[in-house]
Amino acid sequence: MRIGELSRRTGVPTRMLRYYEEQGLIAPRRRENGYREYGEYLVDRVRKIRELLDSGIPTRIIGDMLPCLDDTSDTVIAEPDPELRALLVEQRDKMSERITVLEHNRDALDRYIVAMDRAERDVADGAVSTV
Amino acid sequence: MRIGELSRRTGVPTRMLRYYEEQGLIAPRRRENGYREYGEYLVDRVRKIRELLDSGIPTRIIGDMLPCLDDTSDTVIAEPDPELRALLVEQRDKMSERITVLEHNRDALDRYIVAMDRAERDVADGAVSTV
DNA sequence: TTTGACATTATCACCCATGTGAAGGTTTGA
DNA sequence: TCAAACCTTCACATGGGTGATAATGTCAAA
Repeated sequence: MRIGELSRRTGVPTRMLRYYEEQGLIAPRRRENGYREYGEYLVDRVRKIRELLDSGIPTRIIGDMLPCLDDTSDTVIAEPDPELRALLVEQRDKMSERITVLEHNRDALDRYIVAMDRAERDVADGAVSTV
Repeated sequence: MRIGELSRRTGVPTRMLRYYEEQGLIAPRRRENGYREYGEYLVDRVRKIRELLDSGIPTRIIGDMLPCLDDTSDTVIAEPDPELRALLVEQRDKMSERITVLEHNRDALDRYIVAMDRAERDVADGAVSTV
């Protein structure tokens, strides 16, 4: 498919799709006329890229990780690369840390919201105002 | 305490501490000589700022959220602000989404790492090489 | 009490990452 | 033929820092 269709199907502006290509995250083939030709699988790939960027993973890392993020559990690896392994372990652990921090703070936010609602309800019930 | 000590105790360069002040995240008082004077509680606060920034939360949002992130469960709110509530709910939900994405991808990474190790072990066991 | 090392101050400018806007040119397809 | 889709390229925006300079403050040893 061409860039416009991919853009429509992923919700990602064409401008950004070209940018991701520049960053080495996707590598569409070219038609004779110079137009980019995107394979079907790139729809999911682009969505995954957006998710990861939204979660704060930089493009450089995404580029290294993408080939390892297929959801199949029966991945077969021909030549295990120790350097790649180290990078993946590092990223996995960083992700775990982020998850911990986010959970912690989300829960704190949630408690605060509940407290706000409690206060609101108390006001509505005619409790003595603390303003 | 002065900026150098806070820097030592948090591991955050003085340059950054001044930057966070500029961004409105911390507001140390000043001594007569112009030096910044940091209260003890800012040690935790600066650590929390670092955590949140590392997790991809922008300073603007951190500034709004910080007062709501105390870990005490018995927070009392005098005048519940609906706008603030909306912002907090939005951020809480964004955090939940991020957590989901990060968990998903961390698990995928983890599976890949396990697969690599399995491949490595097979090689060591003298399995037929696929190189 | 002065000297010298070290901490702090402010300010200006610069870097990288992630986008975004706009100009100017080519290709497609009704 | 003409609009819409595509192409490249250059430039700008924002966020989060970082480096360098020059001036002042502190403190201890000579």
